[in-house]
Amino acid sequence: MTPLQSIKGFKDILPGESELWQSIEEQAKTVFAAFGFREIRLPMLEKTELFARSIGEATDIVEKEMYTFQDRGGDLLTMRPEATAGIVRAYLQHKLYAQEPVHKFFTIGPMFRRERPQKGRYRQFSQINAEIFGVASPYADAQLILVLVHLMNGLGVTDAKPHINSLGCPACRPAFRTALQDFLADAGDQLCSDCLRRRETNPLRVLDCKVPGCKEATQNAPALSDYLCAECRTHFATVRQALDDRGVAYTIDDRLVRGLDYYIRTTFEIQTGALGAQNAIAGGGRYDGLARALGGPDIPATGFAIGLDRLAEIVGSIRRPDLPRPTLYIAALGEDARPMAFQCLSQLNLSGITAEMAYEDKSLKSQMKRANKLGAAHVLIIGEQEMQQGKATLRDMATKEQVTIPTDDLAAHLIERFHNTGG
RNA sequence: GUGGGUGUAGCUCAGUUGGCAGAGCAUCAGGUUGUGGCCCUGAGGGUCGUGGGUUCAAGUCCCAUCACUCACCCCA
Repeated sequence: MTPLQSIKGFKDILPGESELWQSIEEQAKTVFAAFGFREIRLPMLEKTELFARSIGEATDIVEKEMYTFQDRGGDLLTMRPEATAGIVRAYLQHKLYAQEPVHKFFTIGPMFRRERPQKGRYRQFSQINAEIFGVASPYADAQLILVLVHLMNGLGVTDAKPHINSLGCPACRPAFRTALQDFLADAGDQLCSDCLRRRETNPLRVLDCKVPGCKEATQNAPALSDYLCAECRTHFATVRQALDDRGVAYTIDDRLVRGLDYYIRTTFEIQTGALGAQNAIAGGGRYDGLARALGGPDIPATGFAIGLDRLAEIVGSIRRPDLPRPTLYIAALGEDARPMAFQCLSQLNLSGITAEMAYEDKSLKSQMKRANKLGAAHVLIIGEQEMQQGKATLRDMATKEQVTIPTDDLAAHLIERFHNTGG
């Protein structure tokens, strides 16, 4: 009996909020255009194998969060849990590397993970992704961070600082991992149950644990920065220098560990205190090995993802976009006036002027109230008596001034009037 | 997957030791002939999440269940 509800963790974005999303997306597109990123649009469904191979078999995402099913032909498919894998797949499939050495993409769209929903975390959530392919230079990493900072500033999000780290590379990370595991083996009984598990599966994550006991136990843990190889060290130094030169403020967080297996060297996050437990509104890093791991050539790449739902929540709390207001509301009195009202309305709409009318027979007072509620700048009153004399009344809602205008070429007259006054 | 909180009008929420279902906002209609915002009056709108139980009597107490929500986990 109760009406059907949406799926848990899937939410509707209603008018009023959709305008906010539009304005954020427009702002992002403007920034991307300036920095030379071009849009790529991808399927939301991919073969399961793609995510298993890119994100990592042992990650939570792949192990228990993906929406995976067999289609009617028996293919194992997955609703994308993140965008990077699909972008790399498309990049390799169309051999874009053979056409141009450098590609910069952005994409905006929904991702799917079956987690328990909470503030800032949904089962369908949207991301804004940006990726740079074919550039091994640390300047690509720095540019991505700059794009993020610039976009946040443009949106008025001031409580958002980049945290950066270097995770090392296949040459130096294994040594650190071993050293860390040795250290954690000694600190055994002080760790929480989750960390005891992480110690085996993903020891770097222990450094990121919020449990006070674990923080204490890992206080003197080996630092990743001490284990970086010369190349990684230089790379990270250049990223920092580039940001310093640009005056971009950041925090070095050598415990910033990211969950996806493919990250190497530079990783970063934009963090905020405005979202409860979900403090990251954007995250990213370098993933040079991924193209090769997916069967392509050895192409360096780096990118980020912004949590659009989270960003919209923050931006919405600091400013609301103006809602659309009609330039004109047409009040028609009597059945005879309505055809003329609709005729006029249609011509205004077709010429691009936002206008509304009273479709039903209502009192003038009621129609005026509605015009006021909609925020109409003007009301055209088409009354029975005046109409017979070839006249109508145009009221300016702000000044209350009214003028009589002829009904001959009514729409043309109004179109000219509103186009001249800027609508 | 684990734990806490909350479910009463479209929205935000009151509802006393169990005793007739409420307010504000919103919607609609009026407040002398065809003119908005403020103000005033009125109207509509509820199986009190759902199902059991206790009781003369349950929105209120008990049990179950569902939904939402926050947190853990994980991540954007």
